Amino acid sequence: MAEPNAEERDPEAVSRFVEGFAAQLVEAGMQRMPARVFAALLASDSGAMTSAELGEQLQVSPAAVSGAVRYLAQQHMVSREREPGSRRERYRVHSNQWYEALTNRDAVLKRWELALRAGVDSLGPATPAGRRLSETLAFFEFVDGEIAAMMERWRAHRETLFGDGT
Amino acid sequence: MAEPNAEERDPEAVSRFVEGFAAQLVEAGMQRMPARVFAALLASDSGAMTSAELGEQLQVSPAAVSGAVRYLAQQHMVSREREPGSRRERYRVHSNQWYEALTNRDAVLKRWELALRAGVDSLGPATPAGRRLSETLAFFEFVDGEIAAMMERWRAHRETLFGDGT
DNA sequence: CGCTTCTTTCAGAAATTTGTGAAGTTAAGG
DNA sequence: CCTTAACTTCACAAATTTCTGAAAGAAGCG
Repeated sequence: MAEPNAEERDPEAVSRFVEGFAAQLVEAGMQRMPARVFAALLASDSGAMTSAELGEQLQVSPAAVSGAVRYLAQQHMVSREREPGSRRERYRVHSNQWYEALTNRDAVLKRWELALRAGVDSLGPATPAGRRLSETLAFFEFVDGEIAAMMERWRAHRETLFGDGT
Repeated sequence: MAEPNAEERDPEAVSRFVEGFAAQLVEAGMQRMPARVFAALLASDSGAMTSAELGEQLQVSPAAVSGAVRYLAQQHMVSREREPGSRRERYRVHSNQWYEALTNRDAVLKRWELALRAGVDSLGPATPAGRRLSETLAFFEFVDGEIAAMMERWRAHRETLFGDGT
């Protein structure tokens, strides 16, 4: 490991992390470009980058950045800021926001639950298959409830780790 | 909704559920064919199907089934059984096993943590980016711990819902 | 042992996804 | 208003992924 220095960022080290972490996100099902953009933002010091900066860091066209950012914003994983002076836009990860968003896979769970309910209904609650689906559904409903509580505990735990992070 | 009857399964209703649920899984990042196979197994009465049955239900070649099943087995989402008599193989979802497996996205978390640690290390723990990555890392470590506890609570909760399901 | 039945592997065709360049749109600043 | 700097959209080319058919590989059964 190189000696990390707060003064100078080694672009290569940054890039290694960005591409490596993005690759993991991709393997978990995220699209490549959003993953790379997100990783780049995570690895930036300010937590925010312009479209141009992202394009240069990742060696991609403005169009690609635009598409990726649109996706990330929809998922609430980044927010857009207009800097007052210019029509230049900055994309930002809020330290917390982002894993809150990751938890917003709630939405995914909700859709799964919907599909399962339809299945139970049409296959019949009393059939073996219906019972299996019911149990699966019950599991997701349970998880839904637990996640909220877990995030609450995380916030508390976070305090003890990092002090009051506004 | 048709009147579900324990005696006769409506193939169309089954198919509707299978394709619908699979679509949701796909949208969440799962590959199409594994998702369809998995959904088909979930919707089967016995919880197990042969390659031929899966092929017919899903209208795909044996090769496609083979590939999907290999993937699902690696993810511990199905298990393979050889029925003693024949060289025919059956693929099964254990009612519990499957969401336990879904929780095995632990493995995913672990890899994320690894990548994040590398990032903290090479960018420097004292840099702003390093601190952001550290916090993210701490979050995942926290979640890791919570998940085990949550599954414990689920098992207990499950008892209260379904009684003792061996 | 060889036949038969099932599964797996593999090369390639088809479909889908992904990223680009170029034109289009919006809004700041003169 | 007009110019200009940015972002976005769109059609298309390239790369990747996905599924198939065919051939090869196991394993029961006669």
